[in-house]
Amino acid sequence: MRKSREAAAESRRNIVETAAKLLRERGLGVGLADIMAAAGLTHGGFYRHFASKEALVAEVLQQALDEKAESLVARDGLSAQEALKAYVALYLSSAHVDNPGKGCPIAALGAVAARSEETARALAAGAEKLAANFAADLSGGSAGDPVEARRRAVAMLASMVGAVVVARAVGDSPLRAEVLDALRAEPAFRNILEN
Amino acid sequence: MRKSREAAAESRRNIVETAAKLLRERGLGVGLADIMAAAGLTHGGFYRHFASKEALVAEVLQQALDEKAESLVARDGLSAQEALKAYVALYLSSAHVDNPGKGCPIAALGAVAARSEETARALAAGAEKLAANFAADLSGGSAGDPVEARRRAVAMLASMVGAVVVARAVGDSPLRAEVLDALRAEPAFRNILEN
DNA sequence: ATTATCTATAGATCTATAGATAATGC
DNA sequence: ATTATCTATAGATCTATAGATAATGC
Repeated sequence: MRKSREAAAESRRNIVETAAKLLRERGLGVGLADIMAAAGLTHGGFYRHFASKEALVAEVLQQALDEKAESLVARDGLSAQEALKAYVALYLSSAHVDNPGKGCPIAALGAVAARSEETARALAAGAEKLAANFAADLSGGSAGDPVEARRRAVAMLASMVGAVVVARAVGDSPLRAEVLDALRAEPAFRNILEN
Repeated sequence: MRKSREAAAESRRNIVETAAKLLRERGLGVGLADIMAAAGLTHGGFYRHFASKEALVAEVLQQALDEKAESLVARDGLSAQEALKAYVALYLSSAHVDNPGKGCPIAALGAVAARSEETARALAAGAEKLAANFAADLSGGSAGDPVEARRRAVAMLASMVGAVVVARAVGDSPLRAEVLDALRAEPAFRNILEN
């Protein structure tokens, strides 16, 4: 039943990817057996890849946040302003609220994952990358003062996380859509979304 | 070992109050045995008071959110503006971030409690009361248009929840304080905090 | 020889229930 | 007689480990 070194690395990536989806969808309560089964493995094999469940959660958070931060970087064919606009538009969308499995790890797991040390470190590092890239995009755009751009970036990130947390918290009540609309209509967000 | 009807009602209140603290501090993972022990009872007695753990969580959310909403109502000796200012100042404080047990139920449990129906209903009803009272306080103050006051109230509530979720998520990193400062410095919040 | 995975299980939870006990309330 | 609480436990988890198996890699 043993697989090649490459196949084992692929198994590991598969576990992380599967866990990234399930953890954001169902929270930290998801068992390792469920994660491994969804990845097409048995739970006994888990510990050859990770030291503990917490180590897996930390790796999931780090990787997912790095991906999000990366999408804020200007690349060929996409300016800083455009990357920022796309990020905010997707973040403050019903699609994001309805699909936590692919969404923001802080909104899905921030309130619970901070309760243990290893995962809190991953969250802090990831949040800092997001804030830095967000601020860089804002600076490149209109805002002159980089200190003020940083402050606005941090405030906007927090507001966005809150909008998604609240929208998800209220189930299918009218507030679910209202909270997204309310934030999109704020001047700071309209500036970004309507350029 | 049986207690009087009054004492039993007091036991029930005691369970709800204890659960309100422990659930916000440690999340839904807290066991009924821990809650009952902290309330000075054994876990076997739980089911004479509540139909299930979920029923307790729903009651905790409803009661805690009602309390928060109530504190936004103008009362004798406290204007709407003053009640709002006190609420926002406490919400965006380090004390709130450091003491989830007494803090906002949405920030502490919103992301996880919405995953089951009974608790999602309690969250939705509580969030709606908060939004309504917040909007009323804003209307009474400066803002003329009640529709715009409502929109701003919802946006501010979401932003505040996000600030506390993010601050807690990043452990003891510099972002913990920065995110509170960043939001307090936003014009909408400065308007409320500096009057 | 090494190791990725599997089966099986130990040990520690957790929710919920059953039945006993003892005090209240009629 | 009723009932609030207790002790005890059933049944279902969950994390982590032990040992077997079979394929890789030297």
